[in-house]
Amino acid sequence: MSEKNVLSDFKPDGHNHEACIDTALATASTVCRERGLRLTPLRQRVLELVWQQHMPVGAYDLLDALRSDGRRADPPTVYRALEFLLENGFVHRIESLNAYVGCGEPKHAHSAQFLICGNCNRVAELEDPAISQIISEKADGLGFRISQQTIEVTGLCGECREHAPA
Amino acid sequence: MSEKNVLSDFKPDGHNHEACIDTALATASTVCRERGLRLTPLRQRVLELVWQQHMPVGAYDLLDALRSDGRRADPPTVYRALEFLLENGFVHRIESLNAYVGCGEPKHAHSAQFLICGNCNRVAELEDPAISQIISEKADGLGFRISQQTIEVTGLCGECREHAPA
DNA sequence: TCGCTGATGTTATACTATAACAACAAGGTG
DNA sequence: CACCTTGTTGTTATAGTATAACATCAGCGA
Repeated sequence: MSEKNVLSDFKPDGHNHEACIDTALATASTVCRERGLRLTPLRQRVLELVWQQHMPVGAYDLLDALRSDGRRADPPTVYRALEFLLENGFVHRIESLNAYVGCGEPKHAHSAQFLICGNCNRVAELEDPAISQIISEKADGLGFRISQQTIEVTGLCGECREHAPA
Repeated sequence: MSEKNVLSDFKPDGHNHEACIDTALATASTVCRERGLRLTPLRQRVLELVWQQHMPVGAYDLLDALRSDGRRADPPTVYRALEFLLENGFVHRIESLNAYVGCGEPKHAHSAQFLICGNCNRVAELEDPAISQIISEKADGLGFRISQQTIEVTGLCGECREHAPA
């Protein structure tokens, strides 16, 4: 039961990361086709860059990467691509880091929770109804109508906890 | 029971806001005396400015306000004051807004949750153990050791929901 | 072909935050 | 009192994040 609500766990160093990227791009392609969205080469490339690691990446890092591609790029280029990817659920924004991370489950809208390791910077994405629901209940009790939940938890992932104890 | 975990509810327009400010400043003064912290005039003034409304305020708004006082001020002035106030629990930072809000209960460290009205911008601060605990449990289950929780919920407060329905 | 729409290019600027060093104030110690 | 230490504030400069505004271009349907 413990894994059921984990959309994306902390990935070990040795995992097949090419597969992660491929899956993310394939899913995005499928979803865009289904919804009539245009996954342009730029948007696809930015999504691929976001998925280069399982950790949040800053907009200006993406910008540098686009320039490394040889492409002329300025801030609006990457921010507009991110806007598209955010709106359609392909990436999430980590507010506490001003950074962006690939979404582990872009096929449906969801309220996610993030565990962010302060040591290795990797991120796990949860979609735990119990968390969302209790927050919704408390908000309801105060007459508050929720439109968005931002839940970001920082700390140490299991691996880093072992290597950097106490 | 519904009010028990609310450190600071949405304040109606007509409330005695002078009392809010006075209480916040008096509490800060007491806490600083107890802990051997120096609540300098600058820090006290920044805290007072943060408490001018029950909504998050940006660092540069505080900077402008300090300048309106006739004080010479530059960004580090306000950021250092905020750093002191944050470290010692007198204000909270709202990550999703890059803004700061007075803490409703600075006498003890706590993990707070914020409800942020997107219409009137007012903020309610909760300290709900049920929310903290369920997140802690889920994190524990993944081997994650929490150091900080950022929980910011945006939506419409009860009052705005009535006036701007649907 | 024309005109519409959405995407991208391009320039400029706004907003948020910190680094680094100087000056100063207060308290302790010789 | 002189001196030093520590913490706070002053000051200049710069880093980092994001958007406004307008130009251009590509694709598609009338």
